[in-house]
Amino acid sequence: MSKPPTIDRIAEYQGKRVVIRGWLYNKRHSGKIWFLLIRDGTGIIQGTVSKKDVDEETFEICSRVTMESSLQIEGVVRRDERAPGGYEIQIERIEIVQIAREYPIAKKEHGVGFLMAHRHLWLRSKKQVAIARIRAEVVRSIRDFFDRNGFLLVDAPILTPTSVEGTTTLFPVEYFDRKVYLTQSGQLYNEAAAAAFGRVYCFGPTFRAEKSKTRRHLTEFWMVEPEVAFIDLDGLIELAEELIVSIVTRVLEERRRELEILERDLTHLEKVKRPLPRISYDEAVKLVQQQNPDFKWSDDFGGRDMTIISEQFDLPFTIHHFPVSTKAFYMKVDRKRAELSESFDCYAPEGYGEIIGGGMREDDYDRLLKRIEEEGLPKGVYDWYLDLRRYGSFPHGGFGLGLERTVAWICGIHHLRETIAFPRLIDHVSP
RNA sequence: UCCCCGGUAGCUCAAUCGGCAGAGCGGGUGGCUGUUAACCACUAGGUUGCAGGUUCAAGUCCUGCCCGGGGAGCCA
Repeated sequence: MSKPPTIDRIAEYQGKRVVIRGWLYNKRHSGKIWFLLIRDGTGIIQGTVSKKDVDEETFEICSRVTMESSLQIEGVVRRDERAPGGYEIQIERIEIVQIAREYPIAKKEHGVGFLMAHRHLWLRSKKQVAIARIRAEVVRSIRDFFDRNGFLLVDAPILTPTSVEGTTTLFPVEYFDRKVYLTQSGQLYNEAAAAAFGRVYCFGPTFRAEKSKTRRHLTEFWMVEPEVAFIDLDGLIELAEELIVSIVTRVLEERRRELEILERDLTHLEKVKRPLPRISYDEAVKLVQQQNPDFKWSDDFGGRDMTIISEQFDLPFTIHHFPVSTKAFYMKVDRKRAELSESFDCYAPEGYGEIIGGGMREDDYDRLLKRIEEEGLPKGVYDWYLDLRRYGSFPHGGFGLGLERTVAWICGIHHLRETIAFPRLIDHVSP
């Protein structure tokens, strides 16, 4: 398929006549010369229209055309230091597709509420385009990483009969004459797939009906979840670290321009190489207790505690061996210290918080059954899950990486809502 | 679910002690042959979130409601 000229590759067309289809990003004029800034989704380029070079109608179109009008321009690409980006198009012909009505989003600052209400238009702005491209690059690098390392993509169902972890709130869905739920994790299914294929991963949307109202939460978000047979906790953490390094390296290689548009400080990202720091829950508790004496062993880290810990690191870091009481029923109990689980979380630096949660899965039938009973979970729905421990049980584990949190950290974006095209929040489902 | 902050022009905000509702941007008109969120001049634009109350007088004070933002818990 031959590609038409696009603005990101405009340098290849220097001295040549091109046709660009797109939208008017901005315009300026100075008497007898117009500067039209045109965007086509791949970039923005300045077009010049001189009164002496074009017919009267073309020149007149410039004064009529409004911001975000759709149009087609034809002209010759020239190198010019005065143009933003170093190239411009000397326009000879303009064809209007549609004159846009007064565009709601101005070139000045806007409040978040207003922008969220106009998310469908906000997506056109420079920063939002850059974030979307980085997100796509992160997705691509994740898929490449697993595909290269012998993992099979086995996607888990979206509609599930019950909770994976029993605790978190689920979105109910009418399913013919019964009720099912939107998935909150593909993990249990991944474990079945791991027994069939060895190394697997799923990558799709997940849903949490938690009434969280913070910049770190969406009700609908994307998660990649690998699950590996015959691995141990060390191997699992190593896999998580390699994944993080691989994502960051790829974005630095392929999306440097977008990171610059976002004014991301690259020194933080360029340091992301193995070995990455790891500390045990025991050690983390000691750190926290220095500044928060009320913190008890077996507590989960709150926002303030997490800040205390993360100030110690300027790289992504791992905390491992959490108390059994803080983790889900399926986490494997440490055979040497029964109060600990073989679990770990990875945190992004710079205050971005948890991006990965995972661990080894309980592979002993009796222990798992006991945990299900202890948690008061309905035993019937886990029959098939227990089967995995009846028929060739095997040491295995996995983790989930939150896509939006990872993208927010890499982009240096404050709020998760900008890392997905159409975010779903507790009080926001439109557009 | 709880705590905090806010709602004034299309947008972002100002309005002193309760005393004539304003600016910038955006829109419109005109000017300028190299602009960079261009600039300059003129111009139009208001149920001050809603309902009630206090007062000679309410954007401002009081009560209730609605909407938005930020944070906590929980988590990726």
